[in-house]
Amino acid sequence: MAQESRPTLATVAAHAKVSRQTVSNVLNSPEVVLPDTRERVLRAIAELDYRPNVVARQLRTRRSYVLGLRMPPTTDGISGQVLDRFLHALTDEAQRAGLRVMLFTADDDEAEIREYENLRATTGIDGFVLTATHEGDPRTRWLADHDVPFVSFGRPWDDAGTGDGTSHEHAWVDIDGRAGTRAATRHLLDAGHRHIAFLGWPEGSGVGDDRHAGWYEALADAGLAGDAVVHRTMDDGVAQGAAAANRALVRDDVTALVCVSDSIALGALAAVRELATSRPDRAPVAVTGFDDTPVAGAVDLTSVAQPVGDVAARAVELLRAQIDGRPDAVNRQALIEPYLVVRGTTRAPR
Amino acid sequence: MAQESRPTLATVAAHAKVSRQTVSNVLNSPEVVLPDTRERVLRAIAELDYRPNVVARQLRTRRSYVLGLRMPPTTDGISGQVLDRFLHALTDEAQRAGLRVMLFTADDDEAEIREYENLRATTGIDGFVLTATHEGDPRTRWLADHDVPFVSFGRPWDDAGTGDGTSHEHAWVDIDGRAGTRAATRHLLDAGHRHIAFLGWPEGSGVGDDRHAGWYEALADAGLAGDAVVHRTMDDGVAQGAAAANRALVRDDVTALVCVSDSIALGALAAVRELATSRPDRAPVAVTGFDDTPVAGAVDLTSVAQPVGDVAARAVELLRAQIDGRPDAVNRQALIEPYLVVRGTTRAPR
DNA sequence: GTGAAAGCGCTAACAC
DNA sequence: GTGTTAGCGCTTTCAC
Repeated sequence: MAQESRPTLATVAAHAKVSRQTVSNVLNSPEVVLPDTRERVLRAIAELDYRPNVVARQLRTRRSYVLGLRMPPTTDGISGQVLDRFLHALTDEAQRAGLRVMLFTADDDEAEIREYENLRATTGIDGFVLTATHEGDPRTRWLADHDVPFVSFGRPWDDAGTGDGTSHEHAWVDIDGRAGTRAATRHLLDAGHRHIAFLGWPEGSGVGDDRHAGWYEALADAGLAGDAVVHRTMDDGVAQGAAAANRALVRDDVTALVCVSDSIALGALAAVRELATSRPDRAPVAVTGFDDTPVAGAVDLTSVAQPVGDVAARAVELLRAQIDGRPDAVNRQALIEPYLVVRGTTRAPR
Repeated sequence: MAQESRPTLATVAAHAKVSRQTVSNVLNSPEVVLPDTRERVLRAIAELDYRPNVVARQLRTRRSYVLGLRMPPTTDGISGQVLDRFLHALTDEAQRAGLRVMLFTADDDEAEIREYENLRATTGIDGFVLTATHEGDPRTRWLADHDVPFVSFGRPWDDAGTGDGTSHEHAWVDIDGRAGTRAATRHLLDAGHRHIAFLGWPEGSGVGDDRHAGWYEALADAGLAGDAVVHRTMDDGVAQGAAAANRALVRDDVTALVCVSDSIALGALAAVRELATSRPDRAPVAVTGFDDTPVAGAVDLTSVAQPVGDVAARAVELLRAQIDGRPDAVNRQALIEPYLVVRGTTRAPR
């Protein structure tokens, strides 16, 4: 009812006794119109509760201020939660910056690219936010080749120099996973642990290797590299975490486990708990996770938290700069430091 | 680069040697144009890789086929996860039905309403999807009053008859929580449990009371109403779940706990585990949760799963019907039956 | 500084 | 059945 017939520029112009153009100017280049007229126009706008029709504007300017985001595939795992939190934050930050987020789905990278093409040809989407970049990701190349503004949550994982040599730079924001596990490991070292195992994913995943590196670095810095510590890899999942923990805990001197994810850590925790009942004599084993998912809080697990809010803010910034055509906005990136949330699983037992 | 200058209707028309209108007809009312011409036009469309500009169409038709959804506030709890899964499913279903989902944020219901107004006046959003309806929800009233198509995930919780008497109907889809806890309780009864406590939220939340009712019903059906069973209420959360479980387990005959949420169940599980070590003589206690969040799978917790995919499909259907102006689409609702996922916490111990 | 004219790409209405 | 005309609401260009 209320929207039966909204006022247009013409309505406002008539009301303020100026031309449509002047009203448009008041809105888009206020400095160009005399304070007096401007005042009058603004009053008319307020009185009529006029709001510009963004669709019409979009048709004219070819700018929508809408971002496209492929709904991250439902991992249904525990860690998939991080992307959901990111989406929350992104929506927030985008809105603050005058942008909107539009969702779409696609089954794989190729379908996603087809959808980019479709959305660009069809709607006026101004740019895209990618999540979960991985090695050999074809999406960034396509977007770069087609001059589409975009930013990825996740750095490019391809080895520079190897491959087809056509590597390209692009705007990205990522969490410094290495710094995260480094912090976790240092925390354990500070607490007196000397034999700290790492439970990780199989080698080859950029994210996993990055987190692994942080653990190794911290140990190396402490002069504990290599000799005394073990590390196992497997797929993500609670059961796998338990299995890996059991393998690591075969050695009696291992007193701490740095895990590549909260899922793994959850499994490790179960293994540790079992060990505590079966072998009460053994020293208590500390555990850290990664992602600080709600479960971590629930089971009192120390974990590395990803400040997705910061990631989202930077992502929006980088994207907005590209949309506005600000130069040198394309090749900018931000690596954001995660922080450790210390909980019960790494506190000394009473 | 590729999008430098996309073909328009006119391009296609020239190419196929017909008028723009005919091309438009081929796209929107194919049956009205001669097969021959249609063929020619379609060929031209394919050759030029023409795709209609939805913005222009939208300006003309006043239809965007875009749905607005307020990003559910980050509950950061374990159960908040359900809404995220719903969002995934909704995006999927919407896309399948030719609709898109656009996100926005708002701090509270009033802000959300302001955003409705803004989005309606400004962009061409066709309808909204609400989540987490609650008692005294002002949003549905506003939308209904303004003839805006919408559907809510969550039924209206206001008591019919009480209040201001201006109750209104609207399209909604919801999970039958009562059926869920009923199924969980029956499952436990079938397994031989006779004293089954319910761990719930404080009275007064529609969702919580609904789930409570299912548990009670199942017990009543079994002739076990009232006398032998306890039930406690508190806020949602793992710690609260543990506390409530401890209170319930004071009675030695209680052998099963039906929980209003996975968070509560997680706490209950911890309490049960503790009890098992401190009092090995006591009968093992079964536990069920609600929502079937990833944690449930991780800790092998039997839980009631919400088929959010079905919810999303029905929601899109109801919304699409309203947008298309199909009559009697406004007052339609769907109550969807959840299902029980049986896991270790309700299987007889070896 | 302000106004008039043109046009973004499309579809609704009406000729033919 | 097909083509022509008009216009959705806005901004860009160019007179004045």
